Amino acid sequence: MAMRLTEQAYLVLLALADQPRHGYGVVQEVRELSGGSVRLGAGTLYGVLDRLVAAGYAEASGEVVVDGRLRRYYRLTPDGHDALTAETARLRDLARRADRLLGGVARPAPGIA
Amino acid sequence: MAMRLTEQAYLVLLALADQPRHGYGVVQEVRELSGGSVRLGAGTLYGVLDRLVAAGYAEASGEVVVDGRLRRYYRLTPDGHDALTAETARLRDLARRADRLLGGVARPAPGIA
DNA sequence: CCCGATAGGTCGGCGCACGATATATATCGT
DNA sequence: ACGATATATATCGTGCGCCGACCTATCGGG
Repeated sequence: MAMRLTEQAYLVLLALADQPRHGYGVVQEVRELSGGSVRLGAGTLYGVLDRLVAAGYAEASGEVVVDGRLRRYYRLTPDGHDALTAETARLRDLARRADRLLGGVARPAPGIA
Repeated sequence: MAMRLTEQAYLVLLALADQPRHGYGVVQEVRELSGGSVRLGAGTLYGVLDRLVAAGYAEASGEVVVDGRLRRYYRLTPDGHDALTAETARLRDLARRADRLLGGVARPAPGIA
């Protein structure tokens, strides 16, 4: 498996991290998580979701009817959680490197190389 | 302008952050910056580079012949530096949120909300 | 009664990523 | 001497993901 995680896919995984959510809920959570900058369209959402399910990172978690409207829930699989953790670590490292490159005035670095 | 930065485009910008580099040098720096996980192919590189130049984020910086081989250098523009800074901040925030979601067992958080 | 929000989903276009390919020189191993 | 690998540029075709447009349906408010 080991699919390549795009940022959208990553955000969807992240939205499912704390609790199962239905499609529309994922869209809202991603919007919040990204500080409002990433607004998932329907096409993006279901495409990403299908790929995540195919990769074994997410799975359907049941359907509930609330106020006459169907809610189809998705949850993270253990593999999905692993992928999310790994990708988060990668992101954290990258952000740290970038901060060092931008903030640091390129000091000679005698000890670390 | 304000083009949408893909991860590849972001990494190229980041590779140009500390000093101008030629195409092949960018490929190598991106590989290092990403911990070896992102290997830019030729097609990706020049596509990204063209888009960055078109967006005003990078520009050609001169050509040098070393060992009979031409090196075409690119450098960051002020706009490119701004975009890089902004995108880095966005990434840092995202990584922080993700860490909180994954590591934190959802503590009530009395002070911060 | 219509509109916006909530909730599900499909479809087609567009743009980006990426490998394949081409060209050319220098180096290193055999 | 030769082929492989690394350096260095660039183009092209394809595949796939992103995203808006669109469709159906329910509920609440104006």
